[in-house]
Amino acid sequence: MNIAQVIVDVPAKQVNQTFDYIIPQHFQGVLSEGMRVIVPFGPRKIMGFVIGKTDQSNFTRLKEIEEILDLTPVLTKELIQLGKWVSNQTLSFYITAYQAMLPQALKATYKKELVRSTEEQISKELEFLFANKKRIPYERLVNSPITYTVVQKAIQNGEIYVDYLVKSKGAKKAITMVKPGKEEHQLMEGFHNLSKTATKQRAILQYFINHPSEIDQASLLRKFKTSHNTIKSLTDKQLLHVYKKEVYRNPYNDDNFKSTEPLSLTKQQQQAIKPIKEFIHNQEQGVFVLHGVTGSGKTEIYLQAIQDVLQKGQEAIVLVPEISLTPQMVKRFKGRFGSNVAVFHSALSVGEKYDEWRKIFRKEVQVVVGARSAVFAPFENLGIIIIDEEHETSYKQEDQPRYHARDVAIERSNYHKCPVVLGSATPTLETYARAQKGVYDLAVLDKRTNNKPMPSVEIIDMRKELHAGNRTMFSRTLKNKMETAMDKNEQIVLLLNRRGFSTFVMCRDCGHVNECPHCDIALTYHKSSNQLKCHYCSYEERMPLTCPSCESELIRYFGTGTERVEESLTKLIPHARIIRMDVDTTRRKGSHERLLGKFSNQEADILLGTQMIAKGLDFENVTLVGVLAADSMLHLPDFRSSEKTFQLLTQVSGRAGRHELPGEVIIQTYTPDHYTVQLASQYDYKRFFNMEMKIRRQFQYPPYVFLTLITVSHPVHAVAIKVTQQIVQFLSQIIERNTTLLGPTPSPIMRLKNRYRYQCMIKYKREPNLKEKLERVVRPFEDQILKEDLQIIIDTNPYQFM
DNA sequence: AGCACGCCGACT
DNA sequence: GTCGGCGTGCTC
Repeated sequence: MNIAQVIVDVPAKQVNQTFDYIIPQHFQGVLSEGMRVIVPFGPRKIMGFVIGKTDQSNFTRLKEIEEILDLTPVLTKELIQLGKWVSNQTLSFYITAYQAMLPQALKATYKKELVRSTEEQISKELEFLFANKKRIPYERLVNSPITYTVVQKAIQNGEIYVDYLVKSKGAKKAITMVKPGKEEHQLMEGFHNLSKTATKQRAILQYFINHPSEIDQASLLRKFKTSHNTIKSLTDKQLLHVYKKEVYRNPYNDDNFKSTEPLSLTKQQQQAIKPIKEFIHNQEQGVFVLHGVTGSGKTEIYLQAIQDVLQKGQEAIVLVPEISLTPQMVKRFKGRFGSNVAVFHSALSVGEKYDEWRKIFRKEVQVVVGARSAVFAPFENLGIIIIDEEHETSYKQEDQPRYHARDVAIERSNYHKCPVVLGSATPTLETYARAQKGVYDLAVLDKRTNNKPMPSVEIIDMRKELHAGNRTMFSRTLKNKMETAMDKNEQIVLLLNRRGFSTFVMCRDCGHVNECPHCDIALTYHKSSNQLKCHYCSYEERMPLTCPSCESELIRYFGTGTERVEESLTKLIPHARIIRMDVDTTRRKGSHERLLGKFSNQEADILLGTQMIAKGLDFENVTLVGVLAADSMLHLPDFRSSEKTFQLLTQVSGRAGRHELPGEVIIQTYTPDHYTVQLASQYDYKRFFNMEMKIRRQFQYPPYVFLTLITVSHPVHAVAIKVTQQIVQFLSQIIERNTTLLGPTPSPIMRLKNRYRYQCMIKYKREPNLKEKLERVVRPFEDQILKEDLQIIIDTNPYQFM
């Protein structure tokens, strides 16, 4: 086994395969599968993953592995297999799949340097370029006027050469520590030998005689208000010892979490957890759907199931949507399992994520709570995988590799023979349909643990408001209820479902709408900066004073953005204290927590926000929830829009009256009779499921069929159309008879970042070898992709159609 | 992807 | 002749 099979760090079709390398003598026995290595690749050096070893190769001239980057494999055997599976499922490169499984800190970075290999005189220009240095960054050459021919000659003469450097980031954080360098009596002796004037040194030494343990240098210096030099003098006398100690950045200080005991379970909870526990104990694979209303105690079931897993010495993965990975959620897991938990979410820095990952890697924790990518946690003895809020679309990754965490979880559970729990108040139709068919197990929690009823929901017909002369975006009922709640010192959550409903600018004279010059999208007006911004490509311009088309001054903004709502709310109820939460106010790190903290301290009456406030929040003083435009996303070009609206309305209703005070929900809509709005207000998931399934069957959408979406984009309109046409044409010849092909159609946003986008959709029930067929369809365009800036994106399970 | 090689027109 | 521009093909 002296040959390693390596997947190289080059995401390209032509090298999406293993490359064989000789394992040199001094690495034999050290190198194993799953390690990262540096290998020569053509004229350069790059990083690669060893995914197999063998003792024969079809190639005669093999190069040697140059270096090993890991002491222990970063990919387990299971993850190596899983990576192949992911790349197969999502039609992505192996390297892309493997990179997605590891923290960003382990990604290699590359640098080129020019090295001078002779002391003798080299050409004048080069002498100048090197300026007496032996090594210079390659970029300096690129920025200089020196011709490539001069360099080439010098390289041929052996005067200089190009060195390719590969670095793995993965910076560990180290702090400087100080401890006594000798025994106590020797310190005493040293103390007496110190000069009388060396007061600081004497004080510090005295401190170590009293406290002969390690302390970090920074706090020591602070304590004695002195500088590094003092310690230097003491270390020079070998009285103290200074060294580096590797530490984890600790974004969550574990001491701050009050530890909690398992709560006693209700009858329903006990019934739900029983089969899960059985599967844990029998080491059996199975998928459980936990359909529980908000407040029915799903989390406690997760916690107690994990407890069993830990007792067996196994490990647990808990996936939560990014957005609900709030301090509240983290607190519950840290409270129960203490420092046995690693936490992953996107607000952590690259280094912090790396630290959390290493806690798992080194088996220092048995539980991980995190967003989508935590499904790849390198555990080797998984006992359970839990996916909370299973219906959340953030479990689907929207760039390569386009995997769905639910699918990966189930794949991993097959390997580990463990249960997967999918929890939600509003499961996806796909999941619930499988539960009905008996493919998954179903457990229902339809009672809240506190036995309180779900908050009452009132639907307000906004058309009637308009007819009654109310032109504001707040119905009279909502206004009255807000004032009543504020009088009682209770708090209010207002949800503005802004998608497709933001403020745009239109000229009242000629109807001109300001659009992004690069995308087919109206620009959004931002009052605070008086600018127009594109939310897709970050283009921005100043708000014009006159219409760019007819120069009329009657140019106004329309629509309902959070900023605008806040403004009119202030007019409506001037004494209301409002916290606004949207992408603009939460961009900075930690601002999310800060705003929620303020609201929870009751420093505001109203929390106004977009989707991000609908999920996972739990404030005991909130009694009123208002949904300003319930139907704003009902009419988006997405077959899941009803399902998404139902989920959102159900979720946000659950924010009211979670504790002692009863809650109330006001839903404002222009389509009060729509079944989605009606059934959401009655909390009737079952009937919604049946209604929606009928529609899905009628129009042949999932779960009745599988989908694959092909999106073609190109800077030239005609090319995008033509390529899509050709793809459709070619596909139609090779797909099964009862498979439907839709398209070519323009994408809902036809032009994005100066690219025209067309798509076609495949709807199928059974399509053997689809992957091969898709590859065959794309192959004729490989050249154009490489040279002409053509892009073909294939999503085998699309969630986003924009 | 990123690099070398090779063919071709342009130019001191 | 020789320089550099770009198309082609390879990387164990």
